[in-house]
Amino acid sequence: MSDREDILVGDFPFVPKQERAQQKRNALLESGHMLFFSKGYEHTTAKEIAAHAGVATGTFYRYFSDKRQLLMSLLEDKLDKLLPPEPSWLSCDPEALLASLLEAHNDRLKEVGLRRVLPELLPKDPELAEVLSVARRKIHGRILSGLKQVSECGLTWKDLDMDTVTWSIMVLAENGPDKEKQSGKQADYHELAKVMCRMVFPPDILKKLRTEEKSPAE
Amino acid sequence: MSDREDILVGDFPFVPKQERAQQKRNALLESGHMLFFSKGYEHTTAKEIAAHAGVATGTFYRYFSDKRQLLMSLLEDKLDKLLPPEPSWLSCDPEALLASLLEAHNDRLKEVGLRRVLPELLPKDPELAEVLSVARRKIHGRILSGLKQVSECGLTWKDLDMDTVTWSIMVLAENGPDKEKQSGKQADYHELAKVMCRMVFPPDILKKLRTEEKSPAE
Amino acid sequence: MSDREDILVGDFPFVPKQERAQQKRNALLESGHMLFFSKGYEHTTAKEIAAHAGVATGTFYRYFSDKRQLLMSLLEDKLDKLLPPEPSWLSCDPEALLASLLEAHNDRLKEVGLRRVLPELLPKDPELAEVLSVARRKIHGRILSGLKQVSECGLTWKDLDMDTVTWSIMVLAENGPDKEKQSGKQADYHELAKVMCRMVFPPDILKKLRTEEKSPAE
Amino acid sequence: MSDREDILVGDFPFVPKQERAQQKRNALLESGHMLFFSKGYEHTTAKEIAAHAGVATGTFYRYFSDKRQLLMSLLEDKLDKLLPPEPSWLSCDPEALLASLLEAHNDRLKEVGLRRVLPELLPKDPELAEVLSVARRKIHGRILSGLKQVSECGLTWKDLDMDTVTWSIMVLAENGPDKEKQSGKQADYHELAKVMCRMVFPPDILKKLRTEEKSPAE
DNA sequence: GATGAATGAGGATTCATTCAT
DNA sequence: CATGAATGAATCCTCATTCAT
Repeated sequence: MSDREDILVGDFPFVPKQERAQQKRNALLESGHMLFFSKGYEHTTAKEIAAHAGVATGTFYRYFSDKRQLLMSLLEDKLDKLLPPEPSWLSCDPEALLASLLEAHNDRLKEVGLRRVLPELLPKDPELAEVLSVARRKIHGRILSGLKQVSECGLTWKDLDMDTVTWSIMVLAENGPDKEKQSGKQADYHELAKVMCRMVFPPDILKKLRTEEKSPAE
Repeated sequence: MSDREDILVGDFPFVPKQERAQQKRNALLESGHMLFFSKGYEHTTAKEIAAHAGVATGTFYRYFSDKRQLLMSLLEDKLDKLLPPEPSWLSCDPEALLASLLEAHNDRLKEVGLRRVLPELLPKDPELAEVLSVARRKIHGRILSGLKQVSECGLTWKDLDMDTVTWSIMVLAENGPDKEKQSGKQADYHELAKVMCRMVFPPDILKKLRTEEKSPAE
Repeated sequence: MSDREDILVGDFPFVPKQERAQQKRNALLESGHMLFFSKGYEHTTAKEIAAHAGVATGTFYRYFSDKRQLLMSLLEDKLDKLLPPEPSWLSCDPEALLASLLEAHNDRLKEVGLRRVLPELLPKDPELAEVLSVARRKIHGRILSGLKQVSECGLTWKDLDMDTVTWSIMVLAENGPDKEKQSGKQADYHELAKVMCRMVFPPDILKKLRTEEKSPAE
Repeated sequence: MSDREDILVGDFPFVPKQERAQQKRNALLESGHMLFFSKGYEHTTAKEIAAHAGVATGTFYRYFSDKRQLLMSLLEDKLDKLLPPEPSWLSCDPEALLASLLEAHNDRLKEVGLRRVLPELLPKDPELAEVLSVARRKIHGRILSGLKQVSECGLTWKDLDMDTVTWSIMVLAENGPDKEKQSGKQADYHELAKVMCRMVFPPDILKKLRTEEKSPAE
C-alpha cells in the first residue's frame, strides 16, 4: 500500500489478502444483516446471503462456520454501537439529553433490525439470549448510573424507584419510534421526552435545571 | 341431553361429534400456542403440533389448512380477551386500577405468548399485521378514553400529551412482566404502577384521589 | 317386493336393501367413471367419488374393496358394450356397415373415457392389461370373422393380409373421431369409411356389392 | 485444448463443468424417460428418477424445476427427432418408402414411450397438449405434401380424400408396432406397408411405379 | 349398514453444509 | 482460497383406508 509498492507492482492484485478477505467478510455481514432484517432468519438462505454479497455459496462457510455464527457476529457488531453514552443530566437540558437518547434510536434502527430476528431465535438459542441479556443489562446499568447521580443530589422524585424508572425509559425508548406502524398511534419524540422527564424530575426542579443549564454558557 | 339421560348414562361416551371435534381443535390450538411460544413459529412443525395434541399429522390438516391458519385462529381467540375493561380512574384508587390493568397482564401472558411469534411474522404477513394493528388501536382507544375523563376534570398534568401518555402506559404494560428474562432487571408491579400514575397525575391530586376513594366507602 | 308386503308396510322404507344398495353402487360407478375420465385415475380420490355419489367416504369401501376395484368393475361393464355386432358385409352396403361400426364409436366415447385412464395403469397392473387385451382380441376376432366370410367368396383383395386389414380397421376406428383435437386434422366419417372399404374391397366389387344390396330389397 | 495439450493431459479430469452437468442432466432425462415409460408418469417419483440416474434427490431439482418440466424437456428432445423426412414417392419403391416410414418407428419407439405418458397428462395439461398438437400437425403436413405430389400426377385413387388417407397412415404408423401387447394381434411391417399402399395407389399404378423405379438403376 | 373423523405412510420440495475441482 | 454442484435430512401436505359411533 506504500507508494513504493504501488510503483513496483503496478495494478496487480495489490490488495492484501487480508484486506480482500475483510471486504468479503463485511459484504457477507452486510448482506446477512439486510436479508435477515427483510426476510427473517429462517427465510434467509446461506446461498442468498452469498449471492447478495457476490461470492460463491461455499465461500460463506470460509468466513462463518454457519448461518448462526454470522448472526452472532452481527450482534457483536451492533450491540456495542447500541450502548448509549454515559448520560450526565446535570450538564445539559434533560430534555435535550433525552433527545439524544432517543436519537440514538436512529442507530438503534439497526438494532431493531436485529430485534426483528431475535424473537425467532431466542427460545432456541440460550447463548444468544444470554448475549442479549448482557447487553440490555449494560444499557440498563448505564442509564441507572446517570439517574443515580441526580438522585443523590435530591433532584428526582423521592417516591419512585429509580430502577423501575430506568427500566421504563429503556422500554419506551426501545419500543418508541418504529413500532408506530403496529400501534397506529405513534409517539412523537418531543412529547415522549417530556413524559420521560416527568418520571424522573418533579416539574419545578426540571424548570430549574433547564434554566441553570443556560447560565454556565453565559 | 335431557336430565334423565344424564342420570342414566352419566358421562358415557355420548359426546356429540361436534363436541369431540371441538375438543380436538382446541387441543391443536393449545398445542400450537404452547409450541409457538416455546419454540417459535418457524421452529414448530405441523407434525409436532399434532403429536403434542395427541393426534396424527393428517388430523392437523382436517382442522387447519396450515400452520399459519392455526396462528390466525389463535389470534382471533386471544385478541378479544386482551381488550382491557374501560377504566374509570375516579371510581377507585388509581394505583389499584393500574394493578388490575397490570393484572390483566396475566391473561396477557397468553397474548405475550403470541407477541412472541409476531415479530417473526409481521413483516412477512401484512394481513396479520393489520389484524394486530386493529387490536392495538382498540386498546389504545380505550385507555385514552379513560384518561380523557380525568383530564377534562383537570386532574392530570397540564403539560403532557395524553396520547403519548396512553401509548407509554400501553407499551410499559405490554413489555412489563415477562420480559424480565431479556432485561435481566425486572420491573416490579407496584413500582411500575407508581411510575405510571406519575405520568398521569400530579402527586397532590393523586393523594386526594386515593383519599376520596376511601370516603365513599365510609 | 310382493304386493302384500307393500300393503303391510305402506311407504315405509319399502325399497329393498338390495335395490338401495344397487342404486348406491351404481351411483359410485357413475361418479367414478366421470371423475376418472375428467381428472385421471390418480388424481381422483375415493372421497371425491363418494361425495359425488352422495354417500360417505366409508360407504365407498362397502361396495368396492378399493379404488382399483371400482375401475375394474367399470371395465367389465364397458368392455362388453364395446363388442361390435358380428358384421355381415354381404347383407348390406359395406359403407353403411362401416357407418355403424364407426357410429358404435359414439358409445365407444365411454370406452375412450376408460382409455383415458388405462395408460396410467397398464404398466402397474398386468391383470388389467390382460383384461384389456382379451377384450381387444375379441373385437379383433369378430371383425376378422366378418372379413373372412367375404374373403372366402373371393370378394376382397387377394394380395392383402386380412389380419392386417382387420387390425388397421380396428386401430382407425379406435383413434378416429375424438382424437381430432390431438391431430389438428380430423378424419371425417364418410371419407374414413371409404378408405376402410378400399382396404377390403377392390373398387369394382364394392360397386357391385352396393348395387346388389339394393336388389334384395326390391 | 490445443493438440499438444490433448497429448500431454490426455483424458485427465478436465471435463468442463458444463460437460459434467450435461452428463447428469442427460442421465436424469434418460432415467425419467425410462421410468415414465415403464411405470407411468404418476407412478414415478422424483426420488426414483434421481436414484436411477445415480444422483441425490436434491440434484434432480437443480436441473429441473419438477417432474413435469423434465417431461417437457423430454418432449422437446424427442418430438424433433420424430419428424419423418419429406417423402418422395416417385423416386423409389413406395413400399420401400413405407418401410422407412415404419422404420422411423424405431426412433418412434421413444416417442411412443412418451405417448405412453401423454394420455395420462394431456387432459390435465393444455400446454402439453398444444406442444403435441403442433408436432402432429407438422408430421401430418409433411406426409400430406408427399401424397399431393403423386396425386397431382394422377397416380392415386381419384375417389379418396388424401387428407383422410394421410391421417390414416399417420395413425396406423403411430399405433403400429408396440401396441402389439395390447391388441394381442400384431401387425407385421410388410403387410402393413402393403395395406397403406393400397390406400394410396391403385394396384396397377403401384406395379408400374415399382418397376420403373428399377429402370433408372439399370 | 352408514358415517366421516382419524390415521400415517409416502411424495414433492427445500436448504444447510460439504467437497472435488 | 474460491467455487458451485451435490447431498440428503427434514418439512409440508395428501389421500387411501380403517374403525368407532
